Amino acid sequence: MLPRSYFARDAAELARALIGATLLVDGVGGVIVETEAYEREDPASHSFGGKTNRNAAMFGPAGHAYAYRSYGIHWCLNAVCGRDQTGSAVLIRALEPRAGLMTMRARRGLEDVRKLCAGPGRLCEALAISQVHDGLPLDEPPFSFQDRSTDVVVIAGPRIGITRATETLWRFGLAESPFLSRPFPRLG
DNA sequence: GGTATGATTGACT
DNA sequence: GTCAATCATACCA
Repeated sequence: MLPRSYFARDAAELARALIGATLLVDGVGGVIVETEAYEREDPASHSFGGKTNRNAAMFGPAGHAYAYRSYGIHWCLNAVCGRDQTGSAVLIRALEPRAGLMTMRARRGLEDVRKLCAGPGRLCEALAISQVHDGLPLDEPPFSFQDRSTDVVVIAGPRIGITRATETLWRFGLAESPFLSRPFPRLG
């Protein structure tokens, strides 16, 4: 189980480190295969404009959750990071489903394992993440993070769905994973 | 008070 | 490839 102090580092560094780690919520989840980094001095970040009611958790201590509603429909889960509560977080974008497959299938109304957690909104539906998780510590139930046990090949690319700072390569993924929300652009 | 926008997804041409 | 769903937030008057 990763302690909350593990999250007290730069967003891009944590986003890369979390690839291959295991995330469970109430025992349901899998291996993190895709993340994105967001920081205060980042025009694409929710924290860019300063602290508001919605992003308050981003400005709280590292190692806590920041959950927000996207497009009025979906939920997205972030791990708050950074060393001095400056508004950094890592968006968890995709999981390789490992635990609670039937529960996730039921919640998603879907059979295809590849699409069960392939996207921030999809994995939140599969893990039943919502408003109630906003601000909760990540090293206590219902959350559980476990470090990866083997080396992995991590690839980077531009973040998805943003209109600003699109040149920053702060999306990270597990190479060759079939569980990514979208493929990474080929290098070169 | 009104209106435009979005760290998305699923359905459809 | 395009587009609507749906609503909290942000921004302007």
